[in-house]
Amino acid sequence: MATITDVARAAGVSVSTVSYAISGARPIRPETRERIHAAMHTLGFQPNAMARSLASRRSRVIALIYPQIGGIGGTAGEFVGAVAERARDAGYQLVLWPFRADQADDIRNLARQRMADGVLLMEVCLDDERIDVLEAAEVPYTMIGRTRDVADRPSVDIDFASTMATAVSHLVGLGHRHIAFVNHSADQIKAGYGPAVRSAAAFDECMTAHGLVPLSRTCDDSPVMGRAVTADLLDTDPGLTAIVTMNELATFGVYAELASRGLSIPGDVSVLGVVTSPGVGTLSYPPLTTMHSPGAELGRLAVDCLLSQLDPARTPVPNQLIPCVLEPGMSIGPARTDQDVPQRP
Amino acid sequence: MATITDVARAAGVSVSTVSYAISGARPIRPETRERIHAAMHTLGFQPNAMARSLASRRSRVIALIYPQIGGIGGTAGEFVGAVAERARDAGYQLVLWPFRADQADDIRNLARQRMADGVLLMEVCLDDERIDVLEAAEVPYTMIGRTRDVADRPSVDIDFASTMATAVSHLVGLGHRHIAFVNHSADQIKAGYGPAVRSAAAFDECMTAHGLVPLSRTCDDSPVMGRAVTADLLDTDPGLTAIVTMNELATFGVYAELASRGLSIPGDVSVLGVVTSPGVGTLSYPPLTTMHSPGAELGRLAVDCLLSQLDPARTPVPNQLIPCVLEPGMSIGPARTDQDVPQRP
DNA sequence: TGGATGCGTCGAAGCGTTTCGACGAACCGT
DNA sequence: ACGGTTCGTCGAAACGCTTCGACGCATCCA
Repeated sequence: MATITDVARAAGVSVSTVSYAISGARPIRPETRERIHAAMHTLGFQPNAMARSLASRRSRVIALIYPQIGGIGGTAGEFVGAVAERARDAGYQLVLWPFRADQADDIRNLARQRMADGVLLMEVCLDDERIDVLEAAEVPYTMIGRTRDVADRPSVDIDFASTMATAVSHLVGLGHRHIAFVNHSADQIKAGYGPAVRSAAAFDECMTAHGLVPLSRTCDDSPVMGRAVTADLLDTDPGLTAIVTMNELATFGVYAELASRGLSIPGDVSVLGVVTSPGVGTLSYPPLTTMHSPGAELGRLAVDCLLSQLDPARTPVPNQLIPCVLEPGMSIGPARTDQDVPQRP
Repeated sequence: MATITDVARAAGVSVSTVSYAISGARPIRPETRERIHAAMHTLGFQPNAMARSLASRRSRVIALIYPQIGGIGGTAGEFVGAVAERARDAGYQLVLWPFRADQADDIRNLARQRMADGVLLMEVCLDDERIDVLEAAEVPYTMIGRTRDVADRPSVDIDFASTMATAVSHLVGLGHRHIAFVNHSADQIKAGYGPAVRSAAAFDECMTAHGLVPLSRTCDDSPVMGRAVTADLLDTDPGLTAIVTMNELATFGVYAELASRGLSIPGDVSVLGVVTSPGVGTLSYPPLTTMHSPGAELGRLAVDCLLSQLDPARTPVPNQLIPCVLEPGMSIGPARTDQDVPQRP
């Protein structure tokens, strides 16, 4: 494997000249530069990443701390993919640090090894000790999500308030007055899972602002529980005409329960999936109308935000909140009128 | 940030002694080792990853070349997650290289930078130029999937033949004689996508071995196409009683078409999803019986296989084929008897 | 009792870059 | 004609580790 010394020898210049030719940090005579490039090409030279990092004190690596990829939906996958590509295009590599939120010690140790110039933190909770660890280690970071008090910590997140406002307004505009919200589980809310907490608050607020009574349920992430919760909702408010769900797995249960009661979508009940993706929506029949989680955009933004901290030359990227976008499906229609209230057999 | 020199000074020993105390490569007096550990602890020392890599000529990083995470299923996500964790537990970091199969040049350049000690290659095609690039760069690798001619190239893969044998036998045992197979798209087969090619061959073979006539269709990865293909299958063979599908997205279309024809699952038609996961299966109603893709196990095996090449001390991991495991759902039952053949209205 | 062996430690030479300071040459303004 | 810049290049010192050879001292076996 060719080193920079080999290139220098082949081009008849010193090692530092080659380095400057590569980095452009100092001017090089065009003719010399040509010779150097030719030598690099014939030798197939690529600078050794480790040596470069050691000398320059920058690894050109960013780390992504994630709890788990996967799950259904690929929203997380979409995000990770976008992050990796953006990083690559910026000349960075992405390393995966699979740590749960409670493994702050491991995170600290890795951070101290200085393998990563910066860290992306997925699934940030309202109170997140990992933030403290990273700040103590003086490693630049960007949160995906937000702590309770964002202050001026760098972050990107979904704009749950605006997303929910759009969702509720849309349904209200179609005449819906009895709207329910299916959230993530109570455990996740207790753990301070931002999306669940913020969406719940936003839903209540939006409904109240429209002069309506919010009906909201937590729900474990599973079709079975989604079904049970839907049954409960329908029993609680037989006048229910719309369900907003941010729980992808539970949504399948929502469909199942409605079907089993002979309630049609959207004839009897409209269903709107928020913070999900149209791809997941098409798995249901009729295709779920969704508010598409901006996973890829968040990924790119997060990388930009982080890199802008690493490289002072970049223009700083302010914290941003991105709303989900409404993607039409077939699961939303006008509210049925009162005399249509279905009778249970 | 403390360096090994700081630790050495604090412990009153030389730098090399600290190094040996960490690596265990040479014996150190217990008392000395204690002092060193104490110093490391109070200084919060973690060895600098770049310096270590440069000096030892091993980065302790492995790269995963993946086409794209995301899509549904989380089968890929499951795999990536397992890889990252296994790598972490073995003291390695995982970097993501998002490159398509035709970006072999970029892969070569990255490989030459020696950032990664080894490479994991997802979605290997029957003829894959990336293999040649990696071999030329002398970077150890392990394929997830197999080229046409595996020879003794390191790889791990799903055992499609055995998986399909189990699937077909299971259905035949329940009296099914008219069994159809819904594959991935014709484009993917043309591109030499291993799972599609191997499964198709295995299905034909299994059916023939049972004295049955294979009925097989390619299908784009979407519910819509799944539905159309199912319609075609039912029209082609009205006596059809079972469908095997390895196309997760299309499976939703299979369900939709059967429902729209008033055919019950599994009363009229049994459905078996192969190379998928029970999690995806539960999204459908009735829950899809699946043959669970061993994503996590493949991930761990792939890492072990790669690391065994990097570290001669490890016991070598031979190429392995892992079959999918049957996970009961509610979508399979005995074949209906002939007089039950449903009439189209 | 003496040569071989093993233990515990040290010093120093790398690993392959980047980057700082220096230096000659050419060019500038005055 | 002379300081002052700028250009283009070089040499050498880091960067923070690993690892090789060497060395003093015990221990061991004959």
